[in-house]
Amino acid sequence: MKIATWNVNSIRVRLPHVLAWLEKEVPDVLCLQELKCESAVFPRDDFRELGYQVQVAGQKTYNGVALVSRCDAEDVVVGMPLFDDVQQRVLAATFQGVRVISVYCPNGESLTSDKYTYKLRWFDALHDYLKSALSEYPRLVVAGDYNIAPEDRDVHDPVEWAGEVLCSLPERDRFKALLNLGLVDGFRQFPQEERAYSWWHYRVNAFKRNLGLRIDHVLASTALTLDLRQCTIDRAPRGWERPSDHAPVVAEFL
DNA sequence: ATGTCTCCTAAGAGGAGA
Repeated sequence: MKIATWNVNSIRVRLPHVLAWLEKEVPDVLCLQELKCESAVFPRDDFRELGYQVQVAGQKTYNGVALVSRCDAEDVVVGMPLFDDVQQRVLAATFQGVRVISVYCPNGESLTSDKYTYKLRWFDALHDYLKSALSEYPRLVVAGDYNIAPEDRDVHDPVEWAGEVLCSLPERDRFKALLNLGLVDGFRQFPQEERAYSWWHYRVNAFKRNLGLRIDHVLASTALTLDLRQCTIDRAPRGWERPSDHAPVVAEFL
């Protein structure tokens, strides 16, 4: 089972990229983030023509997550039931016995921003939500844009980014707390090239110079990690014309 | 180095968010 995640930064703008990528990579489930469109106007028909079903939690202008799949989605849950939030950032469903959650974690803006305190509160809520999800679904994947670079090796210039948003200690502690629940960073289960990132700023030719961060992650429960065969970042779409600033992350399970 | 991209409001640029 091939499960991928991709922050597309507007599904309407990125639709040709996403469709082309689906045809090429043929994942079983694709978690999408930053749709920036309401559920009612999500381009479902284009996906249906490729044989994909779509579950959407969208909203106008900001945020928005989806689950695109070749098989039926069961037990679809929008958001975190115990965390009231107008921002659409979480969507869960079960595919062939595997629980998959698409997450678009808050960016935080800066350490002094109200958005940063919201980010930390949001991660505390995610921690509790995933704790209960793990007890209900031992075979669990949580994939998305975490907006956290877990370690210095996930940052192109750890000195420049030290203590900044996406890299700060409170954020990294929250990420570790998720792993402590019994989740595994799929990417780090395998030998990887150095300087492997999933996001590059649009500015300063960041992609060509590989000035990036690894902030998109596929976390898997320990039980499911036994079946994990590969986890890679597909840099190719980031080099296409008018790209998202994020690259897809792909995990292959038995 | 306020640099790039997307979307909104509202009628032309400018702000928000990332």
